Amino acid sequence: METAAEKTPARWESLPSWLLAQTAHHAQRLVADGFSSVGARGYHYRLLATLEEFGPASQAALGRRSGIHLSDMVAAINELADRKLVERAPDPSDRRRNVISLTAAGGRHLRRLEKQLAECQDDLLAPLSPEERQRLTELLARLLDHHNRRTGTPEEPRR
Amino acid sequence: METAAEKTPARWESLPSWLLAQTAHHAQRLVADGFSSVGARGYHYRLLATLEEFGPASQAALGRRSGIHLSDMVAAINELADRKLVERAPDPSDRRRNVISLTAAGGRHLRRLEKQLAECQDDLLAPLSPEERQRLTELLARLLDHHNRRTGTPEEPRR
DNA sequence: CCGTAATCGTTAGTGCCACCAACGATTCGT
DNA sequence: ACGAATCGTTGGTGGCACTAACGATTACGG
Repeated sequence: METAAEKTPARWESLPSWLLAQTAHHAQRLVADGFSSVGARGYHYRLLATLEEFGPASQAALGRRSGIHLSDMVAAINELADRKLVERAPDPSDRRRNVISLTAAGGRHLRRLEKQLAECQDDLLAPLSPEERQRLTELLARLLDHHNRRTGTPEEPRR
Repeated sequence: METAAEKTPARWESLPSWLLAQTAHHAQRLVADGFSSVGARGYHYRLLATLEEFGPASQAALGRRSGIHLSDMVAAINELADRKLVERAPDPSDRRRNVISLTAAGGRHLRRLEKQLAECQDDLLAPLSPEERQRLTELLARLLDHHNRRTGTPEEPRR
């Protein structure tokens, strides 16, 4: 009897921080599922997109631009390099560096990921009208901008 | 020279899923910091609040109501019980169960946490006007509701 | 030109969060 | 009475973001 009565009875359910956490969780699940259906991870997309936008770069620069910790770059690049989506070559002008560059296959893969990603955004925002989607995005962007300023943006750690 | 030029130049920054993830991350940091300043964790609040709202319950029921996995309840209850915020007693009518109940100190602690939490929400939403806060909350609630229905709400796993 | 400092790639380990698997003990349903 | 289900508990997994440390290499100031 009490099995069915244990609904969702609590008062923190309408707290903005809770709503953000839960919706973000759903969003991340949607995106991760979408990516994994083509055998990729979220950070794969970020890396490939950054490479396409900025061209070849060292692992460190690439990591900074795409918001991935240096310590996690090795494995990430390995995964992409194993699938020939990316090329790792020593930099002749600085032997500390590896230069990572996008392959043709990597570019094609990126386009597939972008398509997937767009579908996920649509699933995510399904219950909202176009105007509402716009409004939500704008509000979130303002929040994010505010807090990024307050706590030193992740892309520019400390100068 | 390029050190300063590595701004935040990427195109996924305005994706709803990304904005959600980032803002949720900030929110979680704010809340966790706020709680830890009074020596608590987020799930402590959820447990204490659920206890106050529903009264004493078994660990399993408590976990379901507050959205905490059964496997994680032992440690969580231990932490609260060690600080006398909660009492663990065997249920005489069902010897499988422990009955968890809120102590007076637990109630006082809960009030402190609620105050903290309210401040955090305010910090989180600082850049938004009251109407905008309302709007954001409502949009997020609709999103969450939609996806909770789609994927079986976390509170009612499978009947 | 040389030593100190900084950067790069890499490995290993931490902390948090949510989850699954398994188990002994107990109780429920029939 | 017996099999199925529930409860508390332990231990382990996986994703994510981060710190610490280290060898190799390069840059810089005196």
